[in-house]
Amino acid sequence: METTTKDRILDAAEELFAEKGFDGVSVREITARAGCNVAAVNYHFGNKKGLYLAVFRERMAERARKVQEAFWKEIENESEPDAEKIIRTLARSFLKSPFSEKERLLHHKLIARETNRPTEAFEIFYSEVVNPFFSALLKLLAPYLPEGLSEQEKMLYVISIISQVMHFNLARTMLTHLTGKRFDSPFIDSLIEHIVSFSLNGLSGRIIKK
Amino acid sequence: METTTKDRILDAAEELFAEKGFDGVSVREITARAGCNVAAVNYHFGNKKGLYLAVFRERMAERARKVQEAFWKEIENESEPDAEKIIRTLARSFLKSPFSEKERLLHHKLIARETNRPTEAFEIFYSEVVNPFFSALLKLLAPYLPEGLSEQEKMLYVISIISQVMHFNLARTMLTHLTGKRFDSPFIDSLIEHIVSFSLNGLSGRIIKK
DNA sequence: AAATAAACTAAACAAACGTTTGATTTAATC
DNA sequence: GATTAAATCAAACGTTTGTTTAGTTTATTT
Repeated sequence: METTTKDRILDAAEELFAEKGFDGVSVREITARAGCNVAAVNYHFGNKKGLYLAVFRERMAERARKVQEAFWKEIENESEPDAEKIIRTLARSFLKSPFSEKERLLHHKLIARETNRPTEAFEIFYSEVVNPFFSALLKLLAPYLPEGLSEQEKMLYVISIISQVMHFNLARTMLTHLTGKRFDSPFIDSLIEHIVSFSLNGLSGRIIKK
Repeated sequence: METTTKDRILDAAEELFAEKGFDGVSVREITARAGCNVAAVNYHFGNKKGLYLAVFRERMAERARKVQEAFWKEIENESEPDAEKIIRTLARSFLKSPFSEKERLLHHKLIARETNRPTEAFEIFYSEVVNPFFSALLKLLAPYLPEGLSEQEKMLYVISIISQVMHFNLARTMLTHLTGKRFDSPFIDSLIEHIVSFSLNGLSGRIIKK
C-alpha cells in the first residue's frame, strides 16, 4: 500500500462531505471508498465530527494556503500591479487554481457549506485562512477603491468580487441551464474575463448619490 | 386547531430543510415541530422526499412568484426605469422582500442548497421560477448593457448581480466576522446601496481589452 | 342516523446509523 | 528474536432512521 489509511480516509471524506454534506454521508460510505475498516475512523479521528474537522485542519487550510501562495507569487511578478491585474489574478487563482478541476470544486463546495451554515470548522477556516487573506487583499486593492470609504465599506467591494467567483463556481447546473453551454475550460476563461470586466468597472466607479 | 396538519408540516419542513438540509433533518423532528404524528408525513406526502418536493411546489414557487410580482409592480410604476432603478429594485426585492426576515433567509437558503447540489426540486424551481424571470429581466436590462454582447454574455451580467445578492444574504456569519457589524436593517440598506453602486458601474463600463 | 371516506394515531418494523469491543496483524524497539 | 506499541479488523452494541400496519377518531355523504 502506498498511502496510509489515514490519508485515504481524508481523501474519501473531503470528497463525500463536499458532495453530500456532513449528514448526507455515512462513515461506512467513507471507509468503503477508502478501502478500510469502519472502525478506522474512530481510531484515527475519534469520531465522525473529528474527521470532518480534520478535513478542514489538514486539507482545506493547506490547500487554501497554496491558492493564496499562487496569487501572491503572480502579483509580486508585476512591478506595479494595477486593479485589472489584481482582479484577474484573483479570479484566476480561484477559478483556475493549481489543482484539478475536481479538487477545486470540492474545495469551494466545502467553503460554501460552512459559509451558509457555519459549524466548528468555520472558526478554523476563518481565522487561519479567510481573515489574513482578506486583510492583505484589502490593502492591495485599497488604492483603486473609491475614496472616502470606511474600512468596512471597502471590504464589501472585495466581497462582491469573491461572491461572483464563488457563485460562478458553484452554480454550474444553473449556468448550464441558462446559457446552454458546457462548463469547460474555454467557458471558464470567458467567465474570468467577465468577472474582471464587471468588477473592474464596478469598483472604479463613482459613488451613487441616493 | 386553526391551520391544517398538512400546512403545519410544510411550515416545519421548510424551516428545518433550509436550516439543516434534507439529510440533516429527521421526519420525527419535523412532525414534532408540527405537533402531529410521525406517520402524517407519509399519509400526506407519501414519503420524506415527497415532502421536500412539496415544499418547493407549494411554498418556494409561490413565494418566488410574490417576490417577482413585487419587483415588476415597482418597476412598472416608473415611466422609464433606468439601470440604477432596476438594480436597486432587484436588490431590494431580494434583500427586503415582502416577507419576514426569517422567511426570506429560509427561502434563499433552500435556493442555495439546490443551486450547489441540485435534486429533483431544482427542475421544478428552475422551469417555474428562474427561467421565466431571467428572460424577462434580461430583456429589461438589455438596453443598459455593453453593446455587441451575445445573449449568453448578457446573462452573465445579471448573474453577477444575483450572485452578490445571494452571497450577502447567506454569508452573514462571514460578514459579521469581517466587518464587525450586526446584520440589522440599516446594515442591509448599506449592502443594497453597495450592490447598486458596484453593479451599476460594473455593467455600464466598456469591455476590457485582453 | 347509517354508511362511507378522510384524517389521524400508537405501535411496531427492518434497515442503517455511529460507535465500542476484543482479538489479530503489522511495525517498531530493545 | 522476544517485547511492546501501533494499526487494522470482524463482530456486535444500542439508537435512530424512514416507513408500514392496523386501529381509532373525525368529517362528509346518502
